[in-house]
Amino acid sequence: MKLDYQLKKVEKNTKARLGEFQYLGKTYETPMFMPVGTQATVKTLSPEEIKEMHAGIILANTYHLWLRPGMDLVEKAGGLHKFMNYDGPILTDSGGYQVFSLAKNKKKDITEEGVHFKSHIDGQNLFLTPELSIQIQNKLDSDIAMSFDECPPARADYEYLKASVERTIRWAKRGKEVHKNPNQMLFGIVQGGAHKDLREYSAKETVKLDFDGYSVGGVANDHESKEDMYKAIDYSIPYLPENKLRYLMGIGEPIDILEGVIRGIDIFDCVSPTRLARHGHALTKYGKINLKNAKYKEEFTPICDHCDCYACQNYTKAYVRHLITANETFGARLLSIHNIRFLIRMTEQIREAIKNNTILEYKEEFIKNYYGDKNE
RNA sequence: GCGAAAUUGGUGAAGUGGUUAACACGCCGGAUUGUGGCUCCGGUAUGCAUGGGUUCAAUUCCCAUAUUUCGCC
Repeated sequence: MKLDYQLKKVEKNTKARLGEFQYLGKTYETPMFMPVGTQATVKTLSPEEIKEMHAGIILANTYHLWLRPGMDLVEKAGGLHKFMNYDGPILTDSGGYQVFSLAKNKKKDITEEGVHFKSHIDGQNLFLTPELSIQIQNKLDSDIAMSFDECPPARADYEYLKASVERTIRWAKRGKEVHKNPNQMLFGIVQGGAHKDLREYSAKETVKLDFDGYSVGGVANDHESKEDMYKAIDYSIPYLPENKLRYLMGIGEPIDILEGVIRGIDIFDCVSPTRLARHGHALTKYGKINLKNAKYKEEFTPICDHCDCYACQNYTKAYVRHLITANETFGARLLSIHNIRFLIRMTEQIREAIKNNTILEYKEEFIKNYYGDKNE
C-alpha cells in the first residue's frame, strides 16, 4: 500500500518541516535519514540491527539488483521486502547515478532513448532506458521508485545542463507512463545544477507530471561545492508542493542534512556513514574522527560519550581501532552501527527542535561542537 | 677448531665506486555525499653490522672484529 505523507508543521523561523507517514501500521516521522543498502543489504548489518537503530526507509539500488541477482529472481522471491526480510519501507534508486558514472564516453553514450554503458561486474555492454528502470523497480516491488534521470555535475556548462534537464523531464514522463505498480510511489527528480532558471524550469515541469514525491538531484557529484548544493535546494524547493515528500539525493554529511532540513527537505540518503565506517571513521558530536589514528590505541572509552548505540554501549575506541587495523569485519559493523545511529539520532533531535521552533539554535550548537574553533 | 657465504629501514628485500638507496608490506597521516566492500592520495633509512684502510670520491674495493647460516673435523 502506498505510504501517505502528511505535513505536520513548518518551523517558525525556517522552512524546516515536520511530517509523518504510515506504513504497515507503523508511523514514521520526517525529517528522516535513509541508510543505503545497495545490494539488498546495508553493508555488514542485519535488518534487525537496522530496525534497532530506529531506521525508517532504507535505500536499495536498481542498477545493482538488475545485474545481480536480477529482477526476475527478486520477483520470484516475492519482492525485495521478502527477499531481504525487511518489513520497513524501501526506496529504490533508478540507476541514473551509476549509469552516469559508468558511461565511458558521456556525449556518445547518453542518447535520447537511454544510456549505453558497461557492467562493472563483467564489462558487458548494457543499455538502460527510463522505461526499463521503472519496470525493474516495479518488479523489485519497492515502496518508492525513482525516475530515471541524467545526473550531470553542477559544473557542466549551461547549455549542456539545459539540454540535460529537458531530457530528464522527457524521461520522467516516459517512466511515469509505464509505471504499473499500484502499491509503489514514483518520485520525480529536479535537476539543473546551481542555476536558478534551470532549477525553476525543471521543478515546474516535473511537478506538472504529478509525481507522488519529488527529489532534488545532481548535488552529490564529485567536487561539488556546498554553496552550489545549497543553491540547488533553494532554487528548487519553492516550486514543490507542500503535501509531498521532498528528498535530497545522496546527502550526506551531518551539516548538510541540517542545512537541507532548514531549506525544506524531508528525507536524505547517503553512503557515507557505512563507507566511512569501513574505512575506520566515526561521526561524533565533536566532529569526524579517524579511529586508525595512533592516539586511540589505548583509549578504553566509547567512540562517543552519551551515544546510545550498541557499539558505544559495549565497546571501546581501542578495541574498535584494533579491529579496523586488523581488517576484521566486526570493526566495520560496529562503526556502521554507530555512524548510522548517529545520523538517525541527529534527525530525532532535529524533529524535536522543529517542534520547539529552535532549529537555528540547534544548528549553532551543533556547529560549535562539531567544528570547534576550526570555522564558522 | 678449520673453510665458505652473508650482514642494507619496523619487516621482506633491490641496487651502485660519483647529485634525491628501487619496490613491496608495515607504520604515520589525509580523502571518501543517489556505494565498483578491503579503495584512493601523501609521508616514512642524513644512511647500507662495527672499526680501520685504498681513492678526488665508498653502502659498493681491501683488512680486522662481531653476529648469523651452511659444510668439515
